Amino acid sequence: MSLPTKKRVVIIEDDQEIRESFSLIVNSSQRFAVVGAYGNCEDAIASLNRDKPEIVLMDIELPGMNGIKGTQIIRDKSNSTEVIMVTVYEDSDLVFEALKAGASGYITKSANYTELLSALEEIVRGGAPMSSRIARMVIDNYHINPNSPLTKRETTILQLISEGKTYTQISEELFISKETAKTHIKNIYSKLQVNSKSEAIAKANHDKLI
Amino acid sequence: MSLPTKKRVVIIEDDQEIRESFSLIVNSSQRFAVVGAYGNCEDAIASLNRDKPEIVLMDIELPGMNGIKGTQIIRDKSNSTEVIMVTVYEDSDLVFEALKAGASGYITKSANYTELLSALEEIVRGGAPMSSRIARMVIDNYHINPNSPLTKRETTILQLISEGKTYTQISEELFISKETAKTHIKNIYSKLQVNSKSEAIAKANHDKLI
DNA sequence: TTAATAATCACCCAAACTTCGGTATAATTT
DNA sequence: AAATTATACCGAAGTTTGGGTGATTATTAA
Repeated sequence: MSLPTKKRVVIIEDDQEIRESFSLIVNSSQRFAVVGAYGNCEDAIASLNRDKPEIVLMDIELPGMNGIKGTQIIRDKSNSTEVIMVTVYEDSDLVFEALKAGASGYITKSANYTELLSALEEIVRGGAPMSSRIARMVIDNYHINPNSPLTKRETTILQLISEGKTYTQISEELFISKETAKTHIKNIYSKLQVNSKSEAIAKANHDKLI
Repeated sequence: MSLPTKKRVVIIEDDQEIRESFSLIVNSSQRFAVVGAYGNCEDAIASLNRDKPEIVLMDIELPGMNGIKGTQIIRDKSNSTEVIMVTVYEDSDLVFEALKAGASGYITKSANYTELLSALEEIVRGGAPMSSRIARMVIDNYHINPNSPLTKRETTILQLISEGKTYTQISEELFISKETAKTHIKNIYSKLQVNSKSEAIAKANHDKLI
């Protein structure tokens, strides 16, 4: 019988030392093989069709195109390729940008032999490797802000607005008059300092009010 | 010197056998102590001020109030209490509802001795314990749907709509006429089968189009 | 390489909806 | 008692939406 095919891994990392060290670690495994190691996204993307990686280990800070943009492009060109961000930063905004760009994991550069390989294994198993801190960041991102300036009723109405309901629909759903709904919405706008439904939704999402 | 104070744990689980088994496991640890074990949320909430739990292990399916609603109320009354959902289901919608309700972890009932205790340890460390499958669900929830029916331009415009921009602002930002923006938006509405900005945002978020 | 299709841009009009600026009362909470 | 919350109404001004029409520029397929 033949050995199971090794998963094809591409490494994008501008620091040559780290790149080579990661390559050694990945290649040391029976389950993975580095099919490309690049110092920037541009080169990696140019070789994408030849490399056909199942997994990409991606640095964020890179000369030229950064890792977020690179992730976006790679995922756009090859949807089945899974990207794991490997970075020194655990900065909140960067994490979410990377996830939105299509990353499926987020580990730090301090990752040792075991951590790196188990992240790869985790991806293959259909999981999403990430550090405790990142996991918590991601989970907390779902939590509603307990310091909302809105009253219970206003929050309910904002919720309905975010579901795309009109004044009339809101008033019907809550058994209040259209004018009352209007008043509540005016108060919401004034508290959030916005002046349209969409702006209110944007602010509500950003500040986790709903 | 005195021993470090044990973390106060409350268990809410209607199956008496599981409840007692979990209690034994938690109490076996030097770091945790079960201060209350209930078969429903109502009783647990009534005793909340006396129990003052740092951590709640919460079942989802419960007689009376379900675990999602219970989580909401507990988090509302005691914001510093961390809730870990313990359930047989890994159903996508339930997971996200639980997270939105304020849960910080999500493990399955099949959790053994080690898994349960390490989930508790993880919470104390400020992490967010969850299974591979859940982690992946959560991460995938950030990913944009590659099968969007919208063109690139339409997606850009939908993005601006979701940021609360008006027709005028969108046209200025993209250097196109207001009428053109309007045309794009009409096309977006027709593709998404909606007829207002807020509805489009709701659909876009739900279907991960932006 | 042409033909067809998709994407982007632009304008008009009328109807509908939303927003802003007021005013006001009852119920609840502090 | 005072403050907050939830309820309700009016009218004017502004924005959005629906239904058309049509042109120019990619992009794709035959």
